Amino acid sequence: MTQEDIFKKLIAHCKEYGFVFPSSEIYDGLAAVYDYGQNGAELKNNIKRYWWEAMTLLNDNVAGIDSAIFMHPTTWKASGHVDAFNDPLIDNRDSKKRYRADVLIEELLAKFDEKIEKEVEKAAKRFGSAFDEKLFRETNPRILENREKRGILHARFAKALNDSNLNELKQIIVDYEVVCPISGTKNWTDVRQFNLMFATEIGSTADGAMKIYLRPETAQGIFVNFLNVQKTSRMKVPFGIAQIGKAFRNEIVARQFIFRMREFEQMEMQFFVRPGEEMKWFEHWKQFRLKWHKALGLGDHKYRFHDHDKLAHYANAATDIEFEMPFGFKEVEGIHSRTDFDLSSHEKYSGKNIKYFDPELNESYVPYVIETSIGVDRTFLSIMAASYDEQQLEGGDSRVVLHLPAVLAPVKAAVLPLIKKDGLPEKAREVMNLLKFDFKTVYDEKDSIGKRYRRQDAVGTPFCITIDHETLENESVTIRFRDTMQQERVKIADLYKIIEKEVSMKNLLKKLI
RNA sequence: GCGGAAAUAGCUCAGUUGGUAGAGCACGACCUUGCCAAGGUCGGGGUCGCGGGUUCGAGUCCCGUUUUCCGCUCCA
Repeated sequence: MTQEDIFKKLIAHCKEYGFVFPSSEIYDGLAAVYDYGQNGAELKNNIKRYWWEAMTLLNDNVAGIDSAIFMHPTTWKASGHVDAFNDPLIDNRDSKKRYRADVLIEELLAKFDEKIEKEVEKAAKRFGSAFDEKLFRETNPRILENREKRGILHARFAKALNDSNLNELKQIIVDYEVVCPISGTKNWTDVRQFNLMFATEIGSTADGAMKIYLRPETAQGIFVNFLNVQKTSRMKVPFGIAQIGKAFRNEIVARQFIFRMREFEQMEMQFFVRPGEEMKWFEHWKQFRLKWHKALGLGDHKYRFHDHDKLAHYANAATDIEFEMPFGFKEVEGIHSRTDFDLSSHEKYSGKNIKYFDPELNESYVPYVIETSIGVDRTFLSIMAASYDEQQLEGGDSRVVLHLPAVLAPVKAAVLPLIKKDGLPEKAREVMNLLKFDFKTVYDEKDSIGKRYRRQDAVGTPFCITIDHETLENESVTIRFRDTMQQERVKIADLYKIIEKEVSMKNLLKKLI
C-alpha cells in the first residue's frame, strides 16, 4: 500500500470514528475548513494541555495569556502583514504555472545587474592589473546604458507597487517580454491580488465601520501585551509569553486535509532576551521543543530540523521542526529569531515606548525575541498519522488500531460487561462510576466482546476493563492492553493506579527535564 | 484561480445500448452466544452533489455549478 493510500484511509478513519469532519458537510462542505468531532476534540484538547503545561509549568519564566482575535488594524501594518500578505499573482496559461508578478519583475532587474557585472568581468580580464573598476563602472557606455534601463524599470516597478496597480505590473511583464521558464511562452493571465488576511468590519453603522482583520498569527497579541505582562508579572528578561489560539489565512491553495486550513490553531511562545544573546536562546528553545515532540514516543527518526535559507522579513535565524507525514517531511513547528523587529515596529507605529529597563545592565533596550510557533492541527495530524496501524493478526485476522500516546488518547478506558445479563451491566456501571472522575471512560455492552475490543482499538483507547461473573465474586476484573492485546486479572481497587501510571501528564512532562 | 479525476444509504461500492434505486458492512429492536469483530428474525435510512436541457421517460446523454482529491504558490 502506498503512502497516499494510507493517507486516504487515515482521512476516512478520522471521519468514521468522530475525529475530524468536513465543515458544514450537509451543505457540501467548505473548502479547507474542518470540524473536530467527539474524539478529535478530546485529542486536540490533550495536545494543547501538554503544550501549555510543558511551557508554563516547567518554565517558571513563561506566562500564558489569551488575547483577542480582533486587533487594531495598525497592528498588521506594524507587523508587516498588510504588505507581505498581499501577493500579486500571475498564471502562465500554457504551463499552468503560477508566479508572483513582483518576483518575475525582480528577476528582470537582476538580469540588468548580471549584464553589468559581466561587462566588468570581461574588462577586468582584458586590462589585468591596470584595470580601474570604479572608473570603468562610471564611464563604460554599455554599463551606463544598462544602468539607465534598469533605473527606468525600477522606477516603473516601484510606482506600480506603491499604487497597487495590477494592470501596470502586467504591462511591465508584457513590455519586457517575460517568458515562462517552463512553457517558454508569453501567454499570461491578468495579475490578481491575493490578500491572505480575512477582513471584516467592526461597528454597526456603515459610515462608522472600521475595516479590521482576523489575525493571521497569534504572535502579535503577545507583542502588543509585552509591557502589560512584563509589568504586572514583574518578570525580568529573559522571559516568555505563551498563547494558544485560532488564526486565519485566506490561502490560495489549502490542501492536504487538516495540514493547511483557512482557520487553524497555533500554540506560540515569544521569548524576550537581551540583544546579542538571541542565538544562545534560539539554540535552547530548538532543543527543548524537539524534546517535547520526541517525548510523545512516535519515533525519533520521524523528526528533523530544517534550517531556512531565505528568511522572513522579521527574522535573523529560523528553523523548522519537520515531521514525516504520509506525504513527506513537513513543517509542524517553526522556531524563529525575530530580532527586535516586532517590538520596534510597534513602538514606531504606536508612538509608545516599548523598552525594557534592565536593572542588571542599568540600561533600557528593546528586547530581542525567540519565537516557537507550533500548529495544533498539524501536531494532531502527525500524531494520527504515526498512530494509525492496520495490523495482521495470527489466524488471518486483522485490526485497525491507533497507537496514540496514552496521555493524549480521547478515551482512557472502556468498561465492558462480558454479557448483558446476570447483573454484569450494573456492576460495570459501578466500576465506571469509580473511574469517571479521573479518566474519560466509556461503557459498551453491544455485540460480542471481541468486537467491542476492536471498536476501542480503532479510537486508540489504551485500556479495556471487562466485567465477568468472577467480578461479582471477588471484585476482580480483566484489564486488556490496546497495543499488546494481553489481558491481566486485577482488583477493582487497583484500577486507578494502573491507569494513572500510563495516562499521567506528569510522567510525560518529567521526560522533558 | 488554472488544469486533471471524482461525487449513488453512515462506510465501501454495483447499477447493461436511457425503462419502477441495489448489495455487503454499519445502525436500531428482540432472541441466541459469551474473552478478541461479522449467528437468527424484524426494522430505519437515498428527491443518485445541486440547477438547467434533450426525451414519452435521465442515476445513466448534454450544458452549467458546487464540493472533494491530485499538480502549480505560501506557511503553522
